[in-house]
Amino acid sequence: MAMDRDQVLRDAAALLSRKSTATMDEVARAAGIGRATLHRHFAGRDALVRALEDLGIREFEVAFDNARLDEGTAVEALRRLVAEAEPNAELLAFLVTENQLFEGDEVNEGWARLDARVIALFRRGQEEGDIRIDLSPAWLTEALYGLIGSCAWAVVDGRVAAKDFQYMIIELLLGGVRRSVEK
Amino acid sequence: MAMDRDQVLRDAAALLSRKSTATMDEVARAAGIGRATLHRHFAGRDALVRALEDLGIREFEVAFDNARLDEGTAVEALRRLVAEAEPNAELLAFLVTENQLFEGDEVNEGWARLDARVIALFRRGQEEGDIRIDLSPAWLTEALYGLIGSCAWAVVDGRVAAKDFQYMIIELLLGGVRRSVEK
DNA sequence: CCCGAATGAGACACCCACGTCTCATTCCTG
DNA sequence: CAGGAATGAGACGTGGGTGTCTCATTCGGG
Repeated sequence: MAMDRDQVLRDAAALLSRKSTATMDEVARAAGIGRATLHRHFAGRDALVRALEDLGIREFEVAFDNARLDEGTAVEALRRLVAEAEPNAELLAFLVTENQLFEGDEVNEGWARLDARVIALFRRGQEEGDIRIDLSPAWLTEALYGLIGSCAWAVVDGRVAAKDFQYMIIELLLGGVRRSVEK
Repeated sequence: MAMDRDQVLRDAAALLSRKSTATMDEVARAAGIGRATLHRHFAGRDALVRALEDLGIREFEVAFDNARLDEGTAVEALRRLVAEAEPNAELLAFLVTENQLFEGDEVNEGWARLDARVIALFRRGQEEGDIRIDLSPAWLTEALYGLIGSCAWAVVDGRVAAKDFQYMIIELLLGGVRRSVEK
């Protein structure tokens, strides 16, 4: 039964996150199905990537919901956000680099929705005095994505321990590298 | 005459940094030469990417030299480093994502040399008390690359003003997003 | 148990980019 | 100015991945 289109998608995500040039045949094999069946689910490679994009956006919308970005201070929300994002960090890294390719061809509007939520979070933090105002929310959003992606790769490559994922990102993002003088 | 093999390389870098899937034909056109001539300079696409890798490594080694990573405090050196890296930020972004593809096939050892220098810088900062010790130098190095790459993309996409490049990276990296309480 | 739907394996043609080659033209040098 | 080297344009064959199709097999529901 066509039950596990979603499972196929997740297997594809797992593979493509690590090897973005994987063949349709490799994707099919990774998902434990035949190439023909893969094509029955997704018209072509492009459609597969788009579906992956949708999956990623869905996942992150759920993650954002779970992180309750509106509750507590922005800093607290940010901590929750990173924690919720961790399971899909690799997928994010894949999609971000993949998106560089979609030159003009209408980018999925889901990204704009997600961006808006993160930007709003940073802006709220700025208004409440928790976050510095000399760094634009748009840049902070980009930087957040970048750090999550970088850390995901670093974990895959063994340069960062998986258990340190959240700590490394959050601590760097919140406090920077400089050692506080007065603390 | 084969005068501008280096110029060809830079044109290729400029194009491939933005469109990593560009055709050899597009690369040639971007460099203002014929595809045949391009092949006379670089045996194939692979050789081109390798040459680009060498170029990037060379550029960054020069940048690191100019940044005088051993002088002054680590924080000062970091500022100089980001400033020196700016002209080649896009190239770095391209090479970093491209490197994800070179699965096992011996990665250029130049990266290890560069990494070692940055890691040494962070370690020096930690020993001198300027940089916090709860974030590993390896991660800080990855994060630095990630932020440079992210900011380069953000500039290309118009989400960050080019003139803010250094400031955005350095300020975020040094101080984080949190607004100092006592400042 | 039987029948239909879904699947896997493979064959097949297609397309695009690659790499090679040729040839006329341009450019530099002597 | 003449000759040789380098170049650009294009033709050509090739390979690898894609997308479609067929057919035998398996699976699941009636």
